[in-house]
Amino acid sequence: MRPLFHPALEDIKPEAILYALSDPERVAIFAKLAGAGGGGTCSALADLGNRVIPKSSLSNHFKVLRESGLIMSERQGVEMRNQTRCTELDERFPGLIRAILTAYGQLPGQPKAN
Amino acid sequence: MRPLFHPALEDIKPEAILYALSDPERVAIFAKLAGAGGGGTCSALADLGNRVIPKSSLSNHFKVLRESGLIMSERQGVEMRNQTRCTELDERFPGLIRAILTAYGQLPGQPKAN
DNA sequence: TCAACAGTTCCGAATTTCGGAACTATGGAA
DNA sequence: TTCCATAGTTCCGAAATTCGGAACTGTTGA
Repeated sequence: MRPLFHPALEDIKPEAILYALSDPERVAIFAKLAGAGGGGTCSALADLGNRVIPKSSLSNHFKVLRESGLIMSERQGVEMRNQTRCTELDERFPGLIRAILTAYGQLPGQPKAN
Repeated sequence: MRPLFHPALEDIKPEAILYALSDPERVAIFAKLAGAGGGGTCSALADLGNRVIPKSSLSNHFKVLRESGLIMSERQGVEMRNQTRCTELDERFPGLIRAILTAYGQLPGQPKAN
């Protein structure tokens, strides 16, 4: 297993962010992670209610989120702890993440807009 | 040529917006249109400096922008007049478009962030 | 040493994107 | 009218991407 790649803050590309968050499943995962404060594991974040996401797809979702710069993942024992990079991101792209989550109606503790 | 489809405001999906704007070429076109006030034609918006975009790709870009709800297109004589739906969009997804254009450093009259 | 678990990688099938060539619609000129 | 030029769309095959099952890797606990 090669080490996980995380882009440096200044290397994060807006197109990668938008692409990553143009998939509702990934948004749901990311929003859940943003809401859940601490680091959720992959499988804990996987339950989106409506569908069983195959492990490999899930792994790929996390990879896309990670490599776009949206999350940080770190192995801790047998599982993976994930956390958002929201604070950093907001410095680089002010208001972006919040506006996106709001658009999806996924901002923690907010009524669904969609 | 079938008539052009434009989604109603309430049918616009955030995922479609993000997907459409996850392509730098489309962003460049959209930003140019947003900057250029009035309705630019397809070919007028096509010149992004760095690359000759094939007509068919260009047509497809406009289709993606149109069907995601980002722009309105209307035939006027031999050409196509396009305009952004920024005002409507900002009502439905407050701050979203601006945050995205800012992230790309494409907000009219702003230094490049990327 | 082994089994179980969390997640990754591999790889073939299905889907999507890209772009050249042919086509369509409109307006102006002869 | 007919013909031509212009602006854009559609078609369709090739290339690239995505999806997901199966096999694999790394870690912990028995």
